[in-house]
Amino acid sequence: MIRVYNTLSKQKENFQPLEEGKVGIYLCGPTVYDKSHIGHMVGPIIFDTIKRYLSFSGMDVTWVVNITDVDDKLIMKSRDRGIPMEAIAEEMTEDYLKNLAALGVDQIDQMPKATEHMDEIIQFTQDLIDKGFAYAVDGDVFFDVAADQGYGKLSNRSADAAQGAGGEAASRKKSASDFALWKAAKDDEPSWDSPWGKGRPGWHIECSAMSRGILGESFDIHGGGLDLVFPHHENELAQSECCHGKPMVKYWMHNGLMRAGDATGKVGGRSDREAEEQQQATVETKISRSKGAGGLADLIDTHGGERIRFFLLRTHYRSTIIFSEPGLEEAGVALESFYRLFERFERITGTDFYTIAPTAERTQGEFEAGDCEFLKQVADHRQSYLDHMDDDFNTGGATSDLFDLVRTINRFIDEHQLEQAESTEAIAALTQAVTTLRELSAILGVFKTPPANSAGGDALTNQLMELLIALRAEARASKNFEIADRIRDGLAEIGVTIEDRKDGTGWRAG
RNA sequence: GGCUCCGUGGCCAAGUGGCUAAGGCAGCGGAUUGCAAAUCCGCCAUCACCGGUUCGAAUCCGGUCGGAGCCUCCA
Repeated sequence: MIRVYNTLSKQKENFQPLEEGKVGIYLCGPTVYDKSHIGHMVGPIIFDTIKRYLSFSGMDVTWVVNITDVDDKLIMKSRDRGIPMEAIAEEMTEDYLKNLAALGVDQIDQMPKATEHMDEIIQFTQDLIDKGFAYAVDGDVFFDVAADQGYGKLSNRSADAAQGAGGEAASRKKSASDFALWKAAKDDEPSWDSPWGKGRPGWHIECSAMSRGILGESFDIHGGGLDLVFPHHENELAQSECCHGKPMVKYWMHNGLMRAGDATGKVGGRSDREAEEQQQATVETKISRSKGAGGLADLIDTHGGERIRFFLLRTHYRSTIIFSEPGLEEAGVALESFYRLFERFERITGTDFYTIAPTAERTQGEFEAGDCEFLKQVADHRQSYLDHMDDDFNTGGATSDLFDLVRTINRFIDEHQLEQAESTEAIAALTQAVTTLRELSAILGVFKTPPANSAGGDALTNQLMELLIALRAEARASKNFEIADRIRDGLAEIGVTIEDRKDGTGWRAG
């Protein structure tokens, strides 16, 4: 049974979709007024993984991520740069999609844009007015928080504690906590015709309208960053439930936010607190666009999407992730042991790991271990992995099972000396174990394709290396270790590592 | 001030009542190697602090200290 932490009930609940076997997920996506930063990728990566796991568990999942392409900040940006709002939205959406692709997020089914659903947004607003939950004033439309009995239940605050934005609209609101469903257009602002005059949607209404349009009045999972609980999701929930008179979402899921560590990555040390106090005060900062964080494209360039994805998935999605370059580097080192095993497997069996088809469903990947102690261990690791994932998508625990699996497989190869000896039976078991690793890692969305600079280079490099390795082998054969070591040390200086394995000599760059 | 959350080995990070507290990185010792690299084996924590509940707590309750988020745009 899959268990999910629900922000609404503040506890883990058994996951039971509204309709057996079908799951609807809505994740709040970006407002496309600027380039995305790494913090924006946490939600998409975890929900991409969640969808994979639910699909793997036999469910038919529809995952929606919205794009907010009309908003005050977008309008300001448009003025600053002197180009139309749509142009900015288009540019930033493209940037967002590119980043998602680089990080292996490819499970999204629909990405609706607010500007393409204006009719539904206006209709939704009208419905709320008709039902007495909203009122129009001078071209603005506000949600009447006082009319909603349940207001505040998601973020656990009373309506009057939830003081909304003051600003210039405050004078027209009945109550300070009322929020805008529709904003009257000023001057040359982008606008759409509505029953209340020209204007644009408020921040929350698009999600209520688009989720209803695609997933229905009630759906299973609504996700987003923890910072969206209030006011965004609280208001969405209020709009939808007042409009429909039934629960909007069964499980509200919120991912933790990311913070930036300092340059050394040493963050939050517990000893020598006094000595470090001074610098600690400035070490951790929230990552946000308004504070100028950025450079996601650079991060992807230098580290690669897989490393970033793996780094994020090693922490539970509800925890705060402290981002640091050294942390990413470490994730890269950890990934190496997987890549080496894949190469080792290919040398033994001739099968390219990346061509193995991942198992589509969890029951298909089960196997009979018989009296094979090795396969029993593999089955145990697989079960542990599934248990971790069942428990609120504990990807951090699940990755540790992957490492266990790698060690178990390497040990098996060593014990049976599979690199030298032929053993059909052992190789069959090995293949089964590696296929399991393929199955489980595919759920996390990693190891889909070989890493960028894996073994091998261009034709010329390969030929030169072959020659050098042959020369070194001759030197070693005649016990001329001075020459052999000069070759190896010289290569090390230019970043090439030589490995003398039992089955031959290999090399790798970097 | 109100509402949430967190504090596990040098660093990162699972575990939320009960076998010897996962896993990764770093380090140390060993096997292997001509020497290395890779791989394998072994070593390295009583869970911020204090008190309480319990046969039994890192895990529950209270307090103290420290840190974070939201309450204003934010994934």
